Parts: sequence; structure tokens; C-alpha cells
Amino acid sequence: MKTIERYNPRVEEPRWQKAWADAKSFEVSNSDPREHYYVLEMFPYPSGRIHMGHVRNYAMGDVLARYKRARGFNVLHPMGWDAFGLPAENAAKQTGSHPKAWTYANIDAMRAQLKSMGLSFDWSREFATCDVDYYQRQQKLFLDFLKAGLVTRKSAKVNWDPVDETVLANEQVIDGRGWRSGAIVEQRELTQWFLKISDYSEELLSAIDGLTEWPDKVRTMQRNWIGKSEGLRLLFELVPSPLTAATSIEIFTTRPDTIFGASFIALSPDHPLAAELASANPAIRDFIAEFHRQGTATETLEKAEKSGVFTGLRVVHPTRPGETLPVYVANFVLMEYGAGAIFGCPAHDQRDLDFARRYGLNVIPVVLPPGADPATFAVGSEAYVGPGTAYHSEFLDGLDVDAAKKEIARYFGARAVDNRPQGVVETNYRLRDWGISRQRYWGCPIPVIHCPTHGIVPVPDADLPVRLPDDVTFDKPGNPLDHHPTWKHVSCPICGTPSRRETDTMDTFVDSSWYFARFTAPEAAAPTIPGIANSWLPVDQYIGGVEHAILHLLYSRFFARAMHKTGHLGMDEPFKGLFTQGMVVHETYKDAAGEWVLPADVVLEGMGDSRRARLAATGAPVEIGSIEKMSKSKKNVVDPDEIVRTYGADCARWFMLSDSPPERDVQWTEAGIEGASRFQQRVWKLVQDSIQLAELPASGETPTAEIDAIRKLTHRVVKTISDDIEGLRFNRAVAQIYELTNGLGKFSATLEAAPSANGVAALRESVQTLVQLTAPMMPHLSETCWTALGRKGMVADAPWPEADPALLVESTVTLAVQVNGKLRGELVVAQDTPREEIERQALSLEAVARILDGKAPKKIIVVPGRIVNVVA
RNA sequence: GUGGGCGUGAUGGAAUGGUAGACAUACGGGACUUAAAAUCCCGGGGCUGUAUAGCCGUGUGGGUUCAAGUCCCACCGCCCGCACCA
Repeated sequence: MKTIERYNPRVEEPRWQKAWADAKSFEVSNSDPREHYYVLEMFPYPSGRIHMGHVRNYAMGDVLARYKRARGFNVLHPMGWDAFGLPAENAAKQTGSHPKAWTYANIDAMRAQLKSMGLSFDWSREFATCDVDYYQRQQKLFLDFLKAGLVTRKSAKVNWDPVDETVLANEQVIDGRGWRSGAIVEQRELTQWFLKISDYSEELLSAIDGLTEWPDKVRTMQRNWIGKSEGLRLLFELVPSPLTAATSIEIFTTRPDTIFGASFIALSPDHPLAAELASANPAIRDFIAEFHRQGTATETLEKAEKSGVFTGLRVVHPTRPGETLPVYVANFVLMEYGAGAIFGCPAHDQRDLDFARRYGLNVIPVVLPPGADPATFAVGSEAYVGPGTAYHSEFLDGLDVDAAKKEIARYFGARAVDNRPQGVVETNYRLRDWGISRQRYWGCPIPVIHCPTHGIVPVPDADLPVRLPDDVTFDKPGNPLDHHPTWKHVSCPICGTPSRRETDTMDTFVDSSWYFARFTAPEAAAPTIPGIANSWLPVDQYIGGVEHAILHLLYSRFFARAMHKTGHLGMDEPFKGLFTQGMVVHETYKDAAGEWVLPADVVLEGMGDSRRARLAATGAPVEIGSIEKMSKSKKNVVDPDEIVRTYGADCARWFMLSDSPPERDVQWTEAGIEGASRFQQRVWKLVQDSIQLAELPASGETPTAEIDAIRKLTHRVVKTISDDIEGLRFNRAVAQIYELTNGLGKFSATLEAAPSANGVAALRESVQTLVQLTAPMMPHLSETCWTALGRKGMVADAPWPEADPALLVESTVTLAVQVNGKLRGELVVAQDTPREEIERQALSLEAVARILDGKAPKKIIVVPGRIVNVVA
């Protein structure tokens, strides 16, 4: 045999990328009559460089897209850029580059990187959210939402990031800090634009049940985020007092059944009544001030002890006339939820109990746990929150918790305080309206004008887009649009009076809430062409990081509904299937000075506990640290460009898909990428061997049984890989390909010893199938092999191999034989062997007979095709 | 605190309640080579010095079952989300 030249990805990969581009292989037509399939990976922020997480994400989507295309679907697989956002402005401040120039330069760099990965994107549909063409349509959507009553403007306490000098949504505040800057968030009162996502709370919650192709984890997170709770709004009559003119206090409770155990009322420090009382009471004023200091200054909010201050007010107990309850201002009551005030029932709520113990308030149990003795049951340091029956509760006595809730709601509904029903059943949601105003330059301008006479005036459609001015400066804090000398000065579209243009821009989460729809018709004059959008959407498979489980996915679900309402879309749910992939992690390294060291600068030696690392340059020792998510700050990153240069894109893709299940983290290792590279050469060698074998003079004949075995292996693998790709089990698909390659390699070796015409033909057929099966993962290698095998055209255009059902059934089957559940032997029998015969053969196995020792078995269980268990 | 997930060889991980450890990596042995790399072959959970034999083995303890990594209960540990939501 001739020596085989190694496969050279550096030459082959660019060549095929050009071939696909020239042939427009992945450009998709909206009018293609074949069944549509939409694969989408979360589009990246153009930070400047792609990272391994991108490679993993897009490799997964690409496997699915290429597979579905081979399966005959008309596959939409687009890519774009989530291109507005703060880093561009930060770069402008630091380097003086213009955000626009910076962003588009980054996009060019990253596009080139993605193209070097050989991903089957339809690049003709590419756009960036900072393209005027895109944000113009977004402004149109905003105006339509405004008209439809989905937008509101209100003064609200907002999360203010003092470093980024902008407002953050609740979702962007993590542990009291800005999600990007990490700065401790302050509370400020500002007039803001809001999208009324809370109108859809119930709808967004109940529709989660229908998202059966989403991970349960994400569905649970969204349910919790929407946070529905049903309870009672309840009025407590104030005992008349000179301290206030108010006559009642409204509270919210989910446990109205415990009303007889109430022993105090607590107001949030942000409650208007608390503020009113504070003006005349220094103790309350100090308490509120201290609360605000702590509220934002310490991140250990959860550890703060329950504390409060008595207001001097008392309320009438609503079910025990004659009794009154003290009113406190307490640090554990949130103004944002319910009524900003509660009644405390210490026996059945832990927080109330902690508070009551501290201030010596009554603890009256009113719910008796099942089986407990009413005479002796008592609450110590732990509140009882479980089920039970009401007692010490007069007309509620004997009712279970649910029945008591209903009964007490009816009771309070029929009574009146301040000429209102005393109790009203209410459903509360944690989900707040979505504040989208940002005091930033690099975002989509909100298309409204503030007229002194007409107030808020929408920019007429004909005047869209409201373009971002290019001539802005970043030398002052705050919003550059606001500092611009002329941009905000416009005349009112209605009356022509000098007016002020809105200088707030939209939260970038708005940009990413509808891009999936824009991809279906990226050139359309309107935001979408509904007929076309409806033919593609919902996205069949959406793939991305779990960090977007709440924000992006919830906003997109809201946007689909809002776009449906305004006629831009015909459905409510944007993503039919969702897959959240794991992260790419890597070991960390630190030098003697404690500085992080790049993996590329480290040499590893030894194994297990004796593993050592040192600097490649100097040989100085390096400490091996924990395995963590790849991040620039810890320098545990591997540059995809470097990997593509050294090993090729196919190897990077292959490694990212092998080993770890896609939903779990995958650890990048040198050994792993080396293994991928070895495998690539093995496939290449196998293909070359099969070609050379055909050129050798054939002699003799390979036994039919061997040919059958190789064909059966091939077809079994075709079947399982197809199932694995459909189920996104890429690691198993990879393992199947290894198995097939190993099998064909062995077969090829036997043919080398004795080449036969029928054997070589069978090998050629199977090798060709192998090449096709490998194509979604290693597309470049597969194209080169395909051509080498003498096939016309490209694998990218070839239909997926079909598994022959006849080759999937085995004529014989191997049965495991157990005695009392312990494996004792094996039995090879024909597929249709009758039960009695199997039993007979099992019993005659030597190992089985030995254990039975002449005694008759108690029972024999035969599971057809699987196992025989003899119960001795 | 609360909701969810996970725990399998040296390592990443396979396994519709039915032969635990597929596949890969590390490692050991051998072939080829002047040598190394590459490649190929063999071994590879532990123990019983040998293994055609046997015992043990999927975090711990119980249970259900002819049969449990898989189902149920309790506990331990790790990871993730939410978190004073009344």
C-alpha cells in the first residue's frame, strides 16, 4: 500500500468554506415548499473575539441544522449581532473610539472567526441590532405597542447603577449589584418608560405548561419569577388617633385563615403612612433612615435581624371586637409586594415569630397540626406552617386551611370598612412591569417627543427612523444624547412648538426580544411580514446559555404576545424547543507571584496527585487551581483562533460535541483536542485505505457472515445516530461514530490481508455512510472524503442515509442468564425460540445446573430478547 | 431558608427496571524504528499471587421487585436558581 498523506485542515477548511459560499449552500428561500425548520442559537454580543462557549453553542446548532437539511427540511439557520450596549460606550470613554466604529469593527472580526468555523449559517440574512434598518423597525414596534396600550410612563423607584450611570431592570440586579458593573445599586425616583409585561402575568405563567420542549429547570425558574400568590386584601380599622387622619390600614395576606392569631400590624419603611408618621416622630424617622442605609449598603440583607419600631397607632382586631393590635414599622416588609403592609401571625409565620419574640408580642396558635393535641400543642422557636385544622378561631374551628381561607374571605367580603368591602380576594404577582428607559447613547432611541402643550407625542411613522447622531462626546457623565447641542431640540409634530425629543434609549433586552422574528424577513419594510414569520415561527430549536433562562426568554415570550396583539405575528410562543447548553470550563493556573497564567504558557507533566505545571518559558513552577468557567479575568481561556490554526475547526467542533453531555459543563483539555485530531486522521486514513483496497487485485471472497456483520453495524449506527442528533445527545452520536470507525478499521485490516471484491464493495459503502454521518460534526473533513470517494457534488447537499429496517433485526439474540438476579452465563438463541426451549437451554447451562444442584427452580422469568432469570 | 439538579473506574462519561462501566482520555505491555514522534496490537473497577473460577462493587442506610445505578423513604455531600413575596 502507498503511504497516505495526512489530512490537512489548514488547506481543506478554507477551500470548503469558499465552496459552500459560492454555491450559496445555506441560503434559504422563504418560498421553498419543503417543510420548514428553524434552528437558532442565541446571537452574540460583538465583544471583539469569539470564545469557546460560542464554539460549543454554534457547533451544536450547526449539527442540528446540517442534519435537518440532509433530512430534507428547508432549514433556516441565521446569525446576527446583539450589538447595542454599554461596553461600546465604555470603550469610547477609554480609547476614544466611536461606539459605532468599535462595534462594527468587532462584528467584522467575529464574523471572520465564525466563518472559519464552517458553520452553515445563511449569512445573507445577517443583521446587527444597531443597524438603522433594524432599530427603525423596533421604533415602529414601540409606537404600535404604545397605541395598543402596552407601554406606560410612570414615576417609579428604579435601580440606579452609579458606575454605569443608568437604570437597571429588577432582573439586572443580582444580589443588590448591577449585573454588568457589579456596583451596589441605589434606589432613585425617576419617570420611566415601561412595557406592561405584568398585563400578561397570568398568560405567561399558564402558557409555561405548554412549553413541553423546554427544560423543566427553566420552566420552574420562570414560574417562580412570575411568582403568583392568591390571598386577601384586608382593611384594618384604625383606633382614632391624633397622629394621622387615616382611618384604616390595608394589608395583603395569603393566610387570612390565621386572622384569629394576629398579634400585630407591620408597615414597610417605604409605606406612605410610615413616612407621614416619621415627620412627627424622630424614632420612626431614624429607623427608616437606618433601613435605607442598610438596605443598600449591606449585601447581607438576608441576615439582618427582624426589627421594627412601634408607631403609637393601634388597629381594631377585625374578628375580636374590643381587642386592638399595635402597628409597627418593620424592616422585613416590602413596599413593592402586596399592600406594603401585613398582619403578623407569629404562630404560623417564621418572620412574624422572630419579630414577636423580640418585641414580646403574643403567639397564639390557630392551626392545629394533624394528630396534635389542642391542649398541649405550642409553638416554640419554629412557626408551624404546615396543614391542619383551625382552632381558637370561633366560627372557623374545625375547618382545614383551604376551607378556612374561603370562609374568612366570605366573612370579610360581606363586611365594610370605610364604605368598602373589608376583604377582597386578590391574586398577586411578583412580576413587575419592564422598565426599558436607559440614559445611554448606544441604544435604540425611544421615538417620542415631549411637547409643552400636547405632552407625550409619538414620532409619526413617516418620520422614522429616529437616528442616533454620530457626533457625540463621552467626556461627561450621564447621557451623551442629552448633552448633544441640537439633537433633542425638535418641533412638536402636532403644533410645531419647540419641543424636546426623548433622550432615553431602550434597554438592549428589547433588541433581543424579537430578532428571531426579523430573521424570517430581514429586508422587510415593516418589522415582519406576518405570513412569512408565521411560516417559520415558532423557532423549532433554540440553543443558548441557561443564564438567559429568565430575562431574555421571558421578555421574548412577552414580545411575541405583544407583536401578536399588534398584528406583527400570529403566535404567542416564540420558541417551541429550548436547549440550554453547559459552559466550557478549564483549569486555572497561578504563578509564584499569585498572578493568573494562560494555559498556553503552561507545560503540564505527571498524572494524578503528582501532576505538576510549570511555565513554558522559564520552567518556573505554576500552581494548578480549580476548574472554572473560562473567563478573561482568570486567564483560563483558550483562543478558538489558535485552536483552528493548530488543529482545524472540525477538531474544535468535534471535541466540543464529544465527551460531555451537552447540557453539562465540558472541560477543555489538551488531551481532548489531541484526541479529536487523531480521530480526524483515522477517518481520513480509513477512507484512503478503502480507496487503495479497490485498486488492489481482488482474490477470493469474504464470507457472507462478515459482510452482513459490517452492514448491520453500519445500519444500526445510522439509526442510533439519527435518534441521538434528534434528541441533541451529541456525545452519544460521537461515541457511535467512534464505534463504527473502529469496526470499519478492523474490517479494512482483514481485507488488506485478503482483498475480495465483495468485501471491498461493502467497505466502500460503509465508509461512505460513515462520511455522511460525520458530516454534521466535521463538515470540512467529510467534504474532502466525499470527493476522494469519487462522489459528485457535496455532502452538504446529499440526503441523509436511511437505515434499512431489514438490517436492524438480528436473527439471533444473546440472552443473559441469571440465577437469583446474578449473572451466571449467556445463551445465544434464534430470535423466535419458544419460551420452553429457552428455559430448557438456560437450565442446562453448567453454571446454572451447578447452583441448582439437582433441585427444581421455583420460577423462571424470561424477558424476550433480554434476559432469563432462574429463581432458585 | 426554598425550589431544582447531580453523586458510577485514575478522568470525561454510557446504561427503555433486565449482562454496570459503551465510547473517549490517562496509564501499562508489545510491534514497527538506529532513536523519538506518529501508527498498529493487547490489557485495563477492586480483591482472591495465576483465573477457563469465585467474591465484592454505581455517596451512606433501609425498602419495593424474580431483577435496582435506575423506583420509594431517610441521611451525607456537591452544583445551580430564587430569596424577608406575607
